[in-house]
Amino acid sequence: MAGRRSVEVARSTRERILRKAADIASVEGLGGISIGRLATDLDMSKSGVIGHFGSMEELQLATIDLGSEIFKRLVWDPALPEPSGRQRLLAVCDYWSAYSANPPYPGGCLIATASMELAGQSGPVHERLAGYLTLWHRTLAAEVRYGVEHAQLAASTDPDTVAYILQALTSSIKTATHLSAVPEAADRCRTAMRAVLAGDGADPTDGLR
Amino acid sequence: MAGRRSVEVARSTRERILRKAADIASVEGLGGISIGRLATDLDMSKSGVIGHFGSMEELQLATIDLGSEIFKRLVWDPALPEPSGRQRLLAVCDYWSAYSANPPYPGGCLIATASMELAGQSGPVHERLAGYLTLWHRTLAAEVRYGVEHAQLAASTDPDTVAYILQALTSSIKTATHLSAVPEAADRCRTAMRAVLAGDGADPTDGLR
DNA sequence: CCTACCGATCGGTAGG
DNA sequence: CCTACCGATCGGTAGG
Repeated sequence: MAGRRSVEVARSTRERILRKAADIASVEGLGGISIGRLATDLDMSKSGVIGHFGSMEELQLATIDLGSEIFKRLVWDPALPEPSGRQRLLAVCDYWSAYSANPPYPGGCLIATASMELAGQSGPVHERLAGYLTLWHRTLAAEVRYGVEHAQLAASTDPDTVAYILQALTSSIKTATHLSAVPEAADRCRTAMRAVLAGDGADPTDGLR
Repeated sequence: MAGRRSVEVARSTRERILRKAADIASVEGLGGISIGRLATDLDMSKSGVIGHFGSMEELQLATIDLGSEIFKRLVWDPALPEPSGRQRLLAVCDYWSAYSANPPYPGGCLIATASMELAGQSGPVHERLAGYLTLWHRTLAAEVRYGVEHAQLAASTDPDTVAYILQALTSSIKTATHLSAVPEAADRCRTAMRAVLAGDGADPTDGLR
């Protein structure tokens, strides 16, 4: 009825606000989000915007949550049908580099931008992001470990190092493409990722050359 | 005399302002710099701060210049005595990873932070940073090319890909250390870098595994 | 969800 | 280099 409908409307307004906040943050960082600007862009009042969250900090936390959900949906979920280990990792790399090269935000991956911005700061927003990134690193490392244990990757492979390398290669696509005049960054990333996961019995830290 | 002395004083004040601006930007990005905050931190008036630069944009440009100078002094200059090619690249990687793991700023490498922040934006500050990064990428790639031409690195090596990989590995030290609970990031970066430049005749994109 | 408002801070300038 | 000031915008609240 009326109550149900208004709850639904409120939820969709909240989502509209968060999508806009994520778009802004992808370009200028979470610090670029402002209540007044969101209100102007969305044709709302400032109190209408912040009323959904209570404070700027809560809005930033919700933006991080949305960014994490979108990342999971576009990079991890579609790779899940693949068998565990090397094959799943190869699929993750494909979806991940495609996501980074053609991001669902105007300014590139929101998580990558926020990571560099929040790395040196402290507080709840830092902690929230750190939780997601630590989880992702462990997910990747666990997948590598599975590959090693099932002889899909060389026994000398260090799961944490490979997870680190994959993360580094993807998060540099944004800066390389837009700042270092390296438009082919996404291709180079994919080449390097597949070399790391070549699985021809060589040690993964051979694959980078 | 008095004139000379005042010029010198002004220059040293300008440098104090820029050092502080660089420290702030390394933590919060160039957007975190504010004239009022610099004035408070340095016990000056706001007009005393901005008078040295004319505008916020000029202050940010000067901060980028300082960051580039510091990077060159700590990473490139000390590697120059090494012979061109693979040996010089190995030295660059040592200085670079040490600089990234133990940066001369409270918030990590200023250039890395500003790169992610400015990648999606446009304007003079973006252009200034892009110039430095493009130059650095070309410097690295040229050094790799020299190594290939002198049989220090495998003939199949792609200089641009190797330059991309080295840049990616170092710029992720900051986020991995502070957000992904990977305190050994600097070691992993160095391991991967040396693998890329192993020079044992294998293709560099073998080195990553 | 709105209007109307709060104190604080923003970049920048005038005048000295 | 300073004080004093400008209009604009910040996050947030009161009251409806």
